[in-house]
Amino acid sequence: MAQQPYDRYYKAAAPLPDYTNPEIKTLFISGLPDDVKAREIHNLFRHRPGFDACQLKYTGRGNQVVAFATFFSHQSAIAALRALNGVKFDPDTGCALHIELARTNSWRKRKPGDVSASKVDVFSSSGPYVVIDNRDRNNAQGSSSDDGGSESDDPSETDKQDSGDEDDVVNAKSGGSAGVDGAEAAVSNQEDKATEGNTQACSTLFFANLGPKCTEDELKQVLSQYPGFNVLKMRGRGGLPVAFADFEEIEQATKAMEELQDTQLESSDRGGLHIEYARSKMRKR
DNA sequence: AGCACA
Repeated sequence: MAQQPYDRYYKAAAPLPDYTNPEIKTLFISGLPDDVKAREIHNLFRHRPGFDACQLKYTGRGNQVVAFATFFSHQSAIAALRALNGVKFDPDTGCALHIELARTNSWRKRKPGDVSASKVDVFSSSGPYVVIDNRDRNNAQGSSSDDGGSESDDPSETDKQDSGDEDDVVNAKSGGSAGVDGAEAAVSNQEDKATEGNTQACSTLFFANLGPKCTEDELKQVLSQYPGFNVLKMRGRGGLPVAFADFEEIEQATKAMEELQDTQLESSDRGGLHIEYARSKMRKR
């Protein structure tokens, strides 16, 4: 009851989040509806370049839910932040995602044989995401919670939250290494056939549906995450900007197009990016 | 749907 006023003071007094700390590869996500599923968070980030793993956390404060998403680099974390921050997550309530750099990175896999970690708040190697439920600890009155009294320090229990797998899990690697490079295997055989519209594959991409206040810097920042990215050029075209991005290789352009298609730039006041192969390759200078 | 630079 009396927590709200404290929260407000806290926020006013807290230092601004440090967006420049290159150590941080983890994003903190709030503004989520309380019925959000870990699978939704995973699907939100799984196409982001450099994405590693995520976790959903029931804070135990009412029905508050937050999430963490960890990337392989600070740069890719920033790119995802910029692309997804402010995106309306639930059209019904209109609540928008609020994303910032986390204060500390999420832990990776538990070291074998190390039992020193007291609770479950570590990534287990069993799946793409993890759920941390603090609700019963703080005696949350909220959503039922079929606890059954298992305070489990057993990581194999972590899939109990949503075993409904309409999620297309492509790579079922067990106890393996990172799960990023395997997933693209099925997508990478389109050297010469067009994948978008009826345009022909080209190592230059055409970007449309940009907001009026989209800047060259913003796009550059996103594109520089992609291997082979060369040059960006923006054109005014009577109001709405469009852009051309040149890559070394067609496959690299294709990869960037597929991963960035429909994503929201922070500057955008409309739908997500629309990307096609350009009709002709950017002339070399 | 909107594709420039030479």
